[in-house]
Amino acid sequence: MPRAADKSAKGERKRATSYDVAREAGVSQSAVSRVFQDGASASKAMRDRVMAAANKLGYRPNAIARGLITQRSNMVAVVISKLTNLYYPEVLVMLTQRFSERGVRVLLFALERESDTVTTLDQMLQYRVDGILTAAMFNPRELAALEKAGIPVVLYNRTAKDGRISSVRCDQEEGERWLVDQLVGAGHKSYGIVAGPADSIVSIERTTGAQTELRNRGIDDVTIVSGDYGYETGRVSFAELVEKHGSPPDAVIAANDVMAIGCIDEAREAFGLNVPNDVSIVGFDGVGPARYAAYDVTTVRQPVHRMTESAADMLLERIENPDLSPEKRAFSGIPVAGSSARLARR
Amino acid sequence: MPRAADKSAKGERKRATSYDVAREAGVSQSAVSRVFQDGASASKAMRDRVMAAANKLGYRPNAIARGLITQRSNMVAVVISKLTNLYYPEVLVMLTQRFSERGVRVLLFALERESDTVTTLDQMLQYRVDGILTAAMFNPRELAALEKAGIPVVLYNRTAKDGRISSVRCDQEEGERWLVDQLVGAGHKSYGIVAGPADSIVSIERTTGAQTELRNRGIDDVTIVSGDYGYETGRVSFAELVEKHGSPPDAVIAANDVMAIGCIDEAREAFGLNVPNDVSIVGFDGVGPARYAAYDVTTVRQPVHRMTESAADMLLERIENPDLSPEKRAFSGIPVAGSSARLARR
DNA sequence: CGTCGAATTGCATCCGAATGCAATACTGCC
DNA sequence: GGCAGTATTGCATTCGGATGCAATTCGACG
Repeated sequence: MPRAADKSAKGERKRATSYDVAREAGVSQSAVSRVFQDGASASKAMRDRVMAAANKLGYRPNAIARGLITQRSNMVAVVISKLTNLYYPEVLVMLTQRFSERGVRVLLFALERESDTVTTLDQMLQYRVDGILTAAMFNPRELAALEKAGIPVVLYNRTAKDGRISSVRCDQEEGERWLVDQLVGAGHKSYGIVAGPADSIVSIERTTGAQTELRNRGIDDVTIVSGDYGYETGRVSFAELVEKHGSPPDAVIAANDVMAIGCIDEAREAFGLNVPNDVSIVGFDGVGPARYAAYDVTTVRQPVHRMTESAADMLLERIENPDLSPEKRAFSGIPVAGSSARLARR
Repeated sequence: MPRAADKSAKGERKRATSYDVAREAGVSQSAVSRVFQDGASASKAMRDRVMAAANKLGYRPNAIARGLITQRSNMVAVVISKLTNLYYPEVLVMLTQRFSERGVRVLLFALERESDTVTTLDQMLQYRVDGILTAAMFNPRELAALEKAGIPVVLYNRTAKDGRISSVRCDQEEGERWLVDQLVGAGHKSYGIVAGPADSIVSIERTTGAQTELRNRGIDDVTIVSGDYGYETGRVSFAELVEKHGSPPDAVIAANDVMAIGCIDEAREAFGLNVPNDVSIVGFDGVGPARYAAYDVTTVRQPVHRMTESAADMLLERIENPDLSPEKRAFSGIPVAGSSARLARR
């Protein structure tokens, strides 16, 4: 019977605004605004009155309105492509937490394939993100548009041809060099390479890195097939390698750990081979399953934690100071000598 | 020398607004606004003029400003807790894509532990998200605040005590019942259970589900330990089980696949046991590694695809129509009879 | 060619918070 | 007590697009 005019019947309670709080506290709207800012000038008494009113009304500053006037959305876009690569989930969480600590929210974009970036770009621009951290490659035209719009971009595990874009990456070539050195040093003569999807920069870097080093070491018995980073294609790829090569190669270099695991299973199950006595198999990434006792994959682990922190910080710096020059950081991978391959030393 | 007044020197080009486009096209701002809406009335001629001007200036409607006036941010919050559970990355990508198709953006929040939700809640409210999809539990007070604010919430794989909140979940109890039935039917007498973290609802449901069914089947030789969903604790937990029980139990029921894999490795490596002849081990989730040949885990697979689509759609419906009553959907898991356990039939 | 109704278009206002500037209150000091 | 100097506070305006309403144009038809 009382409170008849209360609109809560329809559950349609309008959220309190700074004006509501101002009226409640008997002060001006600007005062409320100032109380909810860091460096703004407001007396103790004012703070107390306003906070009391705000709590009473359940007031929360509207980040949308704030973003409109300050020209800062405090949101960054994080772009990932399909995660068959088991390794990205960690990246995502670490990034999000890092940004969160710095008061920045993450707008997530998931691409079906690494190539379709068109609508995504449009959306990111519409939402006026302050910066972009991407694990998918944008084409030069898109990158130019972003630069023109003054939106800083940091590439994760890929680099742009022109030097204008900042990036954080794991030095895949160096990692492959280590793997190849170990394998060659241990006397393997014939090699199989399992590449990733054709549009994956990471796969290209790893694969050509391995090929180059093999060539440098004077080895030309190299067979190449490719998969999609998934377990099943790892298995299929191993079979394909055997067929193409005529017999199992001495060593297989997979573009990631998951495919390496697929190769191991196929070698054991379908071909009855002993790993590593009959065939050595190596991967890349250092994901969780690579450590499982049944595989114990020899691999190169990406220093994910340092890489994500570095990437987030680099982006935040450029948001604060847009004139900062581009920077490319390459992190060395961590060699992991597992028992899936015979190695040169140690 | 020409274009001296161009501000592009500092790279500080201001983005074009609807007023700029209007001026360029010689029409009113409202006209521009209408051209960029779906159901608005605008003649062909108007559309063409405006679009031409917009393209020339590289105009993109400002989603922030739009959100302010329409009271719709077109963003939903997706909340996840730490992803040791290998299984969430897929969920995240599927959700994001689903929302994306529907024109809704995803604001990602990653909790360190499932418990700390306070600041997250605050942020979600500040950003005026239209809805919340969470795989972490909010406490009743928080849920009440959200309901009061009129923000629809859908819980992913957990349910609230009071029936007011919508949820989508996999029927963990039913899954555990199947697993236990199979194990009991195959004649296993003593059981070990490896639970997950204490604050994980999912773990609680699975663990008590298994316990209940074991009790119903008249079995009381049950030993319980707990881990954190990770591989390492799977290994440790198996050893603990053996110690607590005095000998390896006939069967081990792990709260997820990753820990089941840890148990398998520990049983084989540390205790020289044959899986499944000496000990049967089952998990839950149906994650990728469970299918690896070395493990081939008997498990219950969550129908992730249907669950995520259902959850996204349910949330979107409630955003469109806030008065829709809460709904709880439970999906049956898909039994996967692997070779890590001796089973009753088939 | 005139008339009526529907489709377009423009005007003015609103969303909610931030901020430059001016007015006012307070502080310390002689 | 008076005064300069600083700290608070309020006023008015701004950000960029959406939308109700009124004005205008267009089309069809008799």
